[in-house]
Amino acid sequence: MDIPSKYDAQKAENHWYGYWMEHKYFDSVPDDREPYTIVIPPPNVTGVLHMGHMMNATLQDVLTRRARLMGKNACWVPGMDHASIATEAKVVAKLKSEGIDKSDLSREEFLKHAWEWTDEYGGVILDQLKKLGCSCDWHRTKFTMDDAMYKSVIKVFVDLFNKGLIYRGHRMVNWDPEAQTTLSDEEVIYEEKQGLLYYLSYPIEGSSEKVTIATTRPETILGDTAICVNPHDDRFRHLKGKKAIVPICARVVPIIEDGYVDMEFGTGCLKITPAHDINDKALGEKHDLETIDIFNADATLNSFGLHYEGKDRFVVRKEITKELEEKGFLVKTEDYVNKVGTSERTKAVIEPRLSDQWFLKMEELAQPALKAVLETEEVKFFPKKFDNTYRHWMENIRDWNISRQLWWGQQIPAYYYGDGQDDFVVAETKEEALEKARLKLNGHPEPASPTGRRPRRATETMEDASKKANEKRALTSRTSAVLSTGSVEKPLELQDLRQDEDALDTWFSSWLWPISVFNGILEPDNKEINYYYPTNDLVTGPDIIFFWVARMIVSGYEFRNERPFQNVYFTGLVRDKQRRKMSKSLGNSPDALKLIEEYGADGVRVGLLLSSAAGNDLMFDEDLCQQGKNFANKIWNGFRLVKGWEVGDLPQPEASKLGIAWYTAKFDQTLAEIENHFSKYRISDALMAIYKLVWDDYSSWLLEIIKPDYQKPIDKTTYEEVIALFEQNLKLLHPFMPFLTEEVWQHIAKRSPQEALVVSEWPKTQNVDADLTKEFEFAAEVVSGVRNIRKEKNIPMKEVLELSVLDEEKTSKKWDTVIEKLTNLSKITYVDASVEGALSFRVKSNEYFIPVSGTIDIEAEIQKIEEELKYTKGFLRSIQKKLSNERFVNNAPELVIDTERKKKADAEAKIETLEKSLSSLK
RNA sequence: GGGCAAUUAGCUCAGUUGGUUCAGAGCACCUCGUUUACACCGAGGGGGUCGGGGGUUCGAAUCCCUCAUUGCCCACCA
Repeated sequence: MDIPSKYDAQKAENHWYGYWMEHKYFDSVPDDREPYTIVIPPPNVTGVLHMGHMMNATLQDVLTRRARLMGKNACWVPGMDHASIATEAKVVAKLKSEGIDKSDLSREEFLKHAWEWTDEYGGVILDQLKKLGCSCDWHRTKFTMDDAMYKSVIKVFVDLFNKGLIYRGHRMVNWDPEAQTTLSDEEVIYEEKQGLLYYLSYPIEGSSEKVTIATTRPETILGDTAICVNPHDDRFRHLKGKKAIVPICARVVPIIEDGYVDMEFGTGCLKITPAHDINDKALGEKHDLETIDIFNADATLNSFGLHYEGKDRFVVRKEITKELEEKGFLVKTEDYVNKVGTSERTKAVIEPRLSDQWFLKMEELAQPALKAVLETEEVKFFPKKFDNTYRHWMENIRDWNISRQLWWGQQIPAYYYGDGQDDFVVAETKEEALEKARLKLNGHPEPASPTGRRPRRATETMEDASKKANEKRALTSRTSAVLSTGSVEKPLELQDLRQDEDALDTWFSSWLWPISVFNGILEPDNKEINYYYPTNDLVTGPDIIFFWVARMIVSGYEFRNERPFQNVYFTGLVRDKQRRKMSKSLGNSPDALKLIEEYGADGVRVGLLLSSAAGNDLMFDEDLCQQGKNFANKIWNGFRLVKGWEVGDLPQPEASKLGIAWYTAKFDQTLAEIENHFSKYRISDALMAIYKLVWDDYSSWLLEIIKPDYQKPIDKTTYEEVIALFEQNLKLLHPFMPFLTEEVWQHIAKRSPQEALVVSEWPKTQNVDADLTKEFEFAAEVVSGVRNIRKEKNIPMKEVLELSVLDEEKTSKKWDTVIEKLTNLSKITYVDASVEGALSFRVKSNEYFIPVSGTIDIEAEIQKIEEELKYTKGFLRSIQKKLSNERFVNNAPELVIDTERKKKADAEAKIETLEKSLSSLK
């Protein structure tokens, strides 16, 4: 035989991927077939393939390939995300290593570097997905910064602005001082950190008295604008209306009262720093306090930091503590664990900071999306438990801060023509902006003048306005103030417009992904979007359920008036054996490509899928890939055996005929199970069902049944039938193990490109011949019985045995030929009484005897039977007890009672058999 | 602090409406085997008080209460 005994994965993988690509099997264009669409969760352009991607991609490929086999027009759209903050951080770091500082570059220069970086390093991950076998339509590869994608984002921004859903607000946001940008709440990770609680004493104005407050951040006292106590706190009642003096900066601040203060915590006395704490800000607004921002953008202190100006906040924390101590303001410190917000990307400690940002009102937008998941189930989550998480977030949704102080991303299409708070317009192009600006200034689109208004600090009024707008969802009127001002100096021209410097949050482009990849924003009625949208399945991690999934559902209803996808399959996180999350910093993530090299892409795919029940974390273990590789080899050898047979002009043996019939039934039965698993997205279970079918039923049972004698030919009928069944197996296996199955498929017969496995036909479910599978199960038990006797008595397989049967069960004799072949029997004899001097075993109430040469250990036989008898009697007693319980008989359904009666009868028959053999032995 | 989920064999997990097939699967483990596809294999085997306790029921891994442990999400009292 010239077929090697081991499957060479690498060779097959390179060859067949090329072949598939060459024949464009993965390409999709709209046609008459039913579409099946998946859009990939676009990996970061900065990313490298890790185990999470591998699992996610494998699942998508399984679904896509299966859909393709089912005759659907399968379209898996790949792509990448520009990941503004992560990419910008990498580009900045790279430039820095080359001695270039971002601040020395113009926006255009920086973006040029970013694009160069993208062209050089981007897309690596997509090439790696090809190694895994992913059947994406690569011609459709999209990037969120592509021209059309970019324009889609801008168009959507303008649209939402015109609907009054986007507003500009001066708000407290999460500030990443390292990246010098805003983060959304979702991008902030709270970590427990060991810190100190500082007790500081503040003198009371015009008194020798002092008041002690507790803080974790002593450096922020320079921004204090009040001291707050609980109005019910008797300890501080006498301080009402007095003022305190902030140490070091000697600012005189009011002592206010508010129920917000927890009397139990610390000293019951709270310092208020409205610029640097979200709660303090709220109190500041309520009590009309001054807001003093003491930080620069990089979290060094500004001029309010006095002699600490220019120093980093953490340096200042140390130094100011020392100064406070020296000057007698520090009462004591205590160890204190508090949760500190850090940036998901840069790990920098987040600073709450007031700044001008753009926001998207979410409450109303969220309504259809909420309904779609929880009421109408137009969008279904697998597993369903994520419905709750979704509900909670959606019902408490906050406005989305969509601006980022970054350059890498879609630049916010707001154009300022003056210094006033309202002196801007939002438009898709600068030209349009000019028109709008002129209109806004003059009431007509003719040239007019920019205003000479002074800059105005953002205040609460802006927010109040937006709150009202939020309620009414009315377009905020911003024009009234502008028209009346300014003297005509020169007409407003293009160069007078300044575009907002900020870029949009990355997720503000990815939330359009299922629409924008088909250009459904720019051309809402194009052929592609009409055909492919809504997509079918989304496979992603639960960690981005808010970032991405929820927002896509929102945008789907807002911009298409339709769900973006029907089903969302949430994968688990890939963890290592110690249950640690796989991460680069821990170094516990294996090199994906090395794994593929070692175990083969199919092996890795199987390994990943085998224990990845939806929503459960996957404890990744290389042993699983080994199991996958072993399975590949098993299939390979199953093929090798059959292929090695010589076909002769012979009649079909009865055993082969039966074996084929049984396996056909078993296949149909398993196929039904597999379909059921797929319908519930239980991909792992589907694979396991096929695994057992192929390994146990096909290889261990069927092939052994039909295997011709050594070096003898096989009859043509059996050969052709078993090949046909094997081909059916390959079809079921293909989505999971595409390379191996295609390789074997093409080895079996010469195939034209149209006949490739990748585009063959998924088997259809049939009615299952349940009698056949039941009969076989009985026969298989007899086979096991004989094998057990051989094992116990050390009788080699080579030695031919005889089997006698006391057939109480009246079994079908047709299986005898199968039993004989699998256990090397000369013949099966039917007898009326126990056979003496034979070893015996029982299946149900049948008793089987094997005469053996030499003496039989009668005592051992008796003991064996007595043990079986004891067990069966115990079993019978429990059933009798149940059946004699009147309440059981009266209350239980008829079916259950019948079953118990049947069990009773079976047990009684078995006991009779056992007792008979016992007496004959004695 | 609030919410959700989980706890079943050494490991990873199934177990749908309480009742046939309810105590299962895969891996690992043990024994035997150079049988002519595969040792990346074959045949056979052991292994669980279903987290603890209580309750409902004729009957509970399954429903209820309670405790314990673990994980996740949300909130962020200085």
